[in-house]
Amino acid sequence: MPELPEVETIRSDLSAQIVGKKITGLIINSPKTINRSPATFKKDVIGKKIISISRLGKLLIIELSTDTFILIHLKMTGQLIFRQKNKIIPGGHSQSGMDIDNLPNKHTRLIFNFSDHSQLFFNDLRRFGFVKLADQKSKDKEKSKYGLDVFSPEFGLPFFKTLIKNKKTKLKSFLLNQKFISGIGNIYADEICFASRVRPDRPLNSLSPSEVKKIFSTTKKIIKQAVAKRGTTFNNYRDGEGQTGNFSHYLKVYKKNGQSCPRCGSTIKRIKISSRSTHFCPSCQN
DNA sequence: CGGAGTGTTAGTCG
DNA sequence: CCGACTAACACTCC
Repeated sequence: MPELPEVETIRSDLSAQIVGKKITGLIINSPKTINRSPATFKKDVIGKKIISISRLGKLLIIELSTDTFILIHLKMTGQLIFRQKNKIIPGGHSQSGMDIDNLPNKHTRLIFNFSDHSQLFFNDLRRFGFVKLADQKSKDKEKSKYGLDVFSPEFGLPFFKTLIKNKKTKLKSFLLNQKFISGIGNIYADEICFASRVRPDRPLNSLSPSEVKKIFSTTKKIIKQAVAKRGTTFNNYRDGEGQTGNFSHYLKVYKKNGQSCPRCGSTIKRIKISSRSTHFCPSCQN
């Protein structure tokens, strides 16, 4: 699930809760989630303080004191859930089988304990996600695998045009490729194509300059809106103020196959593009 | 019960 | 460089 808007929601919520706290304990239920032996991982993390949490695309970067970083990728089903006394702040995909009121549960892979007795749970049903220990150097190396974040100041139209130039990839495959732009996943790729009125299977070299411009501006717009709504899949989200947010009410085509297009009324179609489900309107996307 | 489908990504092969 | 396909894993849904 989590794409840029969801990960950003998690990042900011989590920042408010754990920055400044000291890690006093770590429980590792799933050694294959981490990139060290459990003993080494614990030794390098316990006793350190959380300095900051940043993000590149869908990758979370937790900075600890003294040249130590924890890189977290939630992949399909990862969740980070913060718990302190009666306060539970879930970040991630809510689905059955992931009972956040009853922690730890069978999908809990890691538990961080903090000095004030609050806890951070890393849950991951399918175990695709990772929690990696890194120093500055390996952190930078990991980051270099990703293209510019959609919110990066350098991500402007000239940059976007350069990326598109000389490629004949299908538009959607391009938007999904994290090497080019980081943060866009299956849901927002479909929504961006729809908002741009361009078919997701259009080869990049067939796009007109005005279409490229439109795709660029809608990319920023859709992702920005989704962040403002706290992402798409926070159905069970709640915090101390009872705040909720859900971009799913604003989806126009994603999983809407068979339904009528909100723009022109014809029927939304589902196809596969690089083996990903893809939803679009064959009538008003050209 | 069997089979298809699922928000991510890395890797292989042609 | 490109797309097609598979695997990683564990569920839900029909």
